[in-house]
Amino acid sequence: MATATSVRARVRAELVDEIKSAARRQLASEGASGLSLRAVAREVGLVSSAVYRYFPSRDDLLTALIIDAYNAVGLAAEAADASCRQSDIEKRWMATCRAIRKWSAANLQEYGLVYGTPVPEYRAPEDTIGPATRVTAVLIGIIRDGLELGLIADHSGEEPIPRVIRAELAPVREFFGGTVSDDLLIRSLVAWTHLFGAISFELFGHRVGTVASSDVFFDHEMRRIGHFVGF
Amino acid sequence: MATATSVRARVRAELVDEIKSAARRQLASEGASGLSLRAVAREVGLVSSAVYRYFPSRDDLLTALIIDAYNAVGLAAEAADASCRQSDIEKRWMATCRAIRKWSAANLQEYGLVYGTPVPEYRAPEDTIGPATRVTAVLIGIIRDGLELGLIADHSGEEPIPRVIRAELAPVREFFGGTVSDDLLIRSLVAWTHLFGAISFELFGHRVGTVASSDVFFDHEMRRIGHFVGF
DNA sequence: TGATGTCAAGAGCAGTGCTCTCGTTCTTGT
DNA sequence: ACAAGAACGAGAGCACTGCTCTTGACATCA
Repeated sequence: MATATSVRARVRAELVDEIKSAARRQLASEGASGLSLRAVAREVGLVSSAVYRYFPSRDDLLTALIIDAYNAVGLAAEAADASCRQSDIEKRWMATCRAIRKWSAANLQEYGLVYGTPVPEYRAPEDTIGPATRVTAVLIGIIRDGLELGLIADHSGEEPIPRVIRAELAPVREFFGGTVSDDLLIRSLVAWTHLFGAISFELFGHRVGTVASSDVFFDHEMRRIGHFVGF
Repeated sequence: MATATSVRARVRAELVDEIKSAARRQLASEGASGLSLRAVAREVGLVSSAVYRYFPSRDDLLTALIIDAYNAVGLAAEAADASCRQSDIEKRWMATCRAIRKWSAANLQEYGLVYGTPVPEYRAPEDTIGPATRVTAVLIGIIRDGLELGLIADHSGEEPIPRVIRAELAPVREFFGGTVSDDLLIRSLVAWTHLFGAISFELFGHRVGTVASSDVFFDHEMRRIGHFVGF
């Protein structure tokens, strides 16, 4: 019977969620390397071998957390972007930046899991690439809207772009769809890179002694980058 | 006797180096989390407990590797900078960027150790902050020289900087020594942040599907950032 | 009802960081 | 020159890890 099956399935899904929650808590307090499957099992009230019924290995559990993290930060970005008037490009950019930084600071270890040091030999499964592109899709959407609305000055750049670089930008141009100048593609790439570079530098402690990690400074920095892009 | 002392001291120093080399090899192939003190001991031909005569804990061994990594990347940056004519500011910037990227790509795990996800509860010892500032000192030196030689346009920015942000920039201004506009401080910070943001994005695999990781594109990107700063 | 599959539990294996103890060797102060 | 003591390598052992395999209880389906 379908209901009987779904009962089992629901119980199972709940237990999977419970395991992931416990793992997330451990991740936050101990870091990725300190995440112990046995400790997770203890917290859930299971014996270690039972957890293997739900996650075939520790890596798979981590992969599940990675996917969740990508989705969480993507969702935060999408929500922030959607809360602004579509035509207010700069506000959308700023709101998205703030949302991503806020999520990252609140979920430091999860952020490190996806944007930090990769584990050697670990190949990102197919399931991760979808959620991974959500946040970039938001940023591209903002720039594309700004372009369509004529709110971004797409001066084709004072200096010509070498052919080789033009070719390498092809996949990025693909994302944008329409006709975009090479320099705007590069400026977009710079903005995207800088957003996460600044967050990583701040959260990973590489700015201690230089500039305090404050909302107002982050705002100013990102606004500056936004102007660089053309907002 | 002094020579007798130096004999065992030298043996000890050699063994310390040997342990660090083996650890570095393991780090490169297994990653930070997979670095096993016992495996290192085996490779050196020691029993695990003997290694504790040289490094009081696994964390201390990792800290030693971190310090070495900071010094290595700092040295690479200094050498690249010094190989250029002092007045050729842009060339110095580009050479430094390339050297840092080259070292990072060749020592991916060591790069991740210092610029990647930090371990929770791990406090960076005093010994690390000195080597950590070497590379930033190079970048600041380039900008300061450019400023003194009048090669960097330090237009004080179209928009005024809020007082709060001015205050937060005080430590950065300290580094520069002379009188620098707020906006140049921020542009410098952006350049520094972006250099490592771009390297991290590339090496950590966040640019797959967007732009190929090639020397020529990196060059273009960094030159673009250099122009943004004012080179 | 009986067969099938799912599940939790337990034992066990190989590996880890780290501590302690044990002889041995080298260094140093007298 | 000799004894005190520090430094050293080895080994055993503890508590922990990821993971596998087997066992027995329960639920689902034919």
